Amino acid sequence: MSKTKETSTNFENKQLLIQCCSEVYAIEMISGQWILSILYGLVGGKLRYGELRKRIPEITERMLTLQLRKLESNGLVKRTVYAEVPPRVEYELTPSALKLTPILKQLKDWGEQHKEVME
Amino acid sequence: MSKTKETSTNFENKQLLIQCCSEVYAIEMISGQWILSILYGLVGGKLRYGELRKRIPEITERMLTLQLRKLESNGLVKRTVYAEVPPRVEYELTPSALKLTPILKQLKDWGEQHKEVME
DNA sequence: CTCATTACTTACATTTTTGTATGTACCATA
DNA sequence: TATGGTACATACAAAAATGTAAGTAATGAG
Repeated sequence: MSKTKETSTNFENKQLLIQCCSEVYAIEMISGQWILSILYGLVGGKLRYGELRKRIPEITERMLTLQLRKLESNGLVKRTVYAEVPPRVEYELTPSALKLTPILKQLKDWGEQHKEVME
Repeated sequence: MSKTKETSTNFENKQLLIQCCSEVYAIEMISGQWILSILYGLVGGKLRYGELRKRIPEITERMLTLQLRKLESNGLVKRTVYAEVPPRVEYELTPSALKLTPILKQLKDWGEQHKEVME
């Protein structure tokens, strides 16, 4: 009982943190081993599942699916299923995700500067 | 043997990804449950360990220490130890971390907009 | 000698994330 | 009937992140 309670309290704290603090919220959305690779894969336009997989050779199907679902439920990626056989599913960035890309560019620039400072 | 090799390969892939891709590098630096809370805690100026802890009531000492070490080794926080008893240790943001804060602000703004889009 | 203060460290447990391997549904084609 | 292509799902395992609880070193105050 106390175990369960503590755990749920921790979880609630985390949720609270994510909700109340928009930076945390934003970073939650772009964190995850493969999220950025997928976002960058889709910057050029919509891609099918298999095409995306080819662009990120190291990713496993399981991880690609999981991360795409996360991106979809977070409103960064739109998923379109065509009722065909074999199935065809296309993924594309949402307008909101497109607005995020210049900020990622800045993060990238900062990262490069910071690397030099650090050497 | 094959286990070990695969594991080390995965790790090397991750390291490679972090090294070659500055966005990933940057996001690695700011990801972690408490990293942002700590950065924001220090935006106002240097703080002692105990003061920082008071500003982030939910954090445990272990986590605060771990994350501060990560921030320090990543060059985002400077740690100064005074040879006193009881010990006094002060933490402050590096110039590089200060340059990061406007980008975090943008992430925050994006997060807020995105929340509204999502509701 | 005992206690308080500060900034930790250490051992261990739990939770979350990521990886591996295999299976599935659909139907057209051979 | 068997095979192939596509986009997954599922069970299980390993690794990484986070949490809990307790201990430590140094020394000045009482």
